Amino acid sequence: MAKTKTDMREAVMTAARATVQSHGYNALSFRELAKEVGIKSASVHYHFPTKGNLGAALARRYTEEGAAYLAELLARSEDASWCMDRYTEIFRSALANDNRMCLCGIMSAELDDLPEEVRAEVDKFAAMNVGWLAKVLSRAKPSASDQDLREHAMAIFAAIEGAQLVARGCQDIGIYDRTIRAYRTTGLIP
Amino acid sequence: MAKTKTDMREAVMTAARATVQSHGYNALSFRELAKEVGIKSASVHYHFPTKGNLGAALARRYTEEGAAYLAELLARSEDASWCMDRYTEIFRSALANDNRMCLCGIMSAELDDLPEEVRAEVDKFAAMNVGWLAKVLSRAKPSASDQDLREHAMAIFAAIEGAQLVARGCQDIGIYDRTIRAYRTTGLIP
DNA sequence: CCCAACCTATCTATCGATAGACAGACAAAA
DNA sequence: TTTTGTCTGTCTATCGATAGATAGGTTGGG
Repeated sequence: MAKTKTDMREAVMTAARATVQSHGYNALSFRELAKEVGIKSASVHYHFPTKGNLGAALARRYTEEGAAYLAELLARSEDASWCMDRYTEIFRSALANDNRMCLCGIMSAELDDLPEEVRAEVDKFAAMNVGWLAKVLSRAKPSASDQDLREHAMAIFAAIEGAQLVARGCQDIGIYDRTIRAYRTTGLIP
Repeated sequence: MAKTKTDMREAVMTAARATVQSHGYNALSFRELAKEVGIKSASVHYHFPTKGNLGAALARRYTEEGAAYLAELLARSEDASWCMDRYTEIFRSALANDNRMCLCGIMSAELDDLPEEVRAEVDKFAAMNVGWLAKVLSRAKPSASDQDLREHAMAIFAAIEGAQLVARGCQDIGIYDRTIRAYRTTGLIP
């Protein structure tokens, strides 16, 4: 069973995603990527004409997969607290997995080096997360205005990204755990 | 009035700091840096033998200056809320100034590409901030344990770094403002 | 036979780093 | 005072590595 074009695209994207989450968009190299999946760099260009194209595809896929998983959570339980536990666990597992970061979080830090097409996808990821969080929050406080819900949701998203960033910087996942706990204690996270 | 060795070191560090806060450590180039301060890249190596040496010097200086400013705040007012206002304003002004980030925040995202000497300085910056925040918090809740204070302090630090990261990613300083406001509403920030 | 998928080979640009030269400052020796 | 020697800061030139990207050739399954 030979590799189809789609298979190869998938393999490249998987390897690329791991690299970006560990080392950032700038560290993404066509040569290294090619070596990892067993082809040559020119062939990677065959699948993804430019680096910006690859980066945008990565971010888009990342957002899509995240959205699918989150939708599943939302369908499975009415409990806001349970949903938030699963949510914080997503970011935790990235750290636990070789000190990786949220793909869009690490890309945000490299914003000025990103092609416009990648930047747009980073924005979409944030918007998707805020939208989901606002939905979860609306269950916990049904009386709040949409405006308030969105602001609260944005605050939670930013706080979690920050906890991940700082914990990663200190190479100490315990920092993430304690910080999330403090978020719950103060009531930022329901 | 000719430039002294110290003057040149200062000029290089100033330019380098601006570059890192805007584009990250990886984007720091001896050639670009040299061009900005009007010398050649070899001369930059005269002042800073290696890139790691320069990066570590930058982060150390950044922490020192920050610590000095924060100490001044602590001496000027007993009011925790006022101190926190000034604190969040520091990170806000970085964003307002050409969408820059906290030097150590952006370096945290590039952690795997940092020489060990730079990594150590990034850790120190976080520790310094948490220490100061814990001191401010101890004024607002004198009965809390040191352990609780430090965890709360870490949560605030991470949340603010995250707000900056996300606002930068969306290129919208309003996101930072609204997020900080939400932090206060929930009581995360006193 | 064709064309999708991959290849070889190469281009230009940039990176951090080093070697070695040179001009000016300055201090000690004559 | 003049000369001599050393130190400082910068320069030019270059190294090997690596980056993204491209042109054009090879190959194998439908």
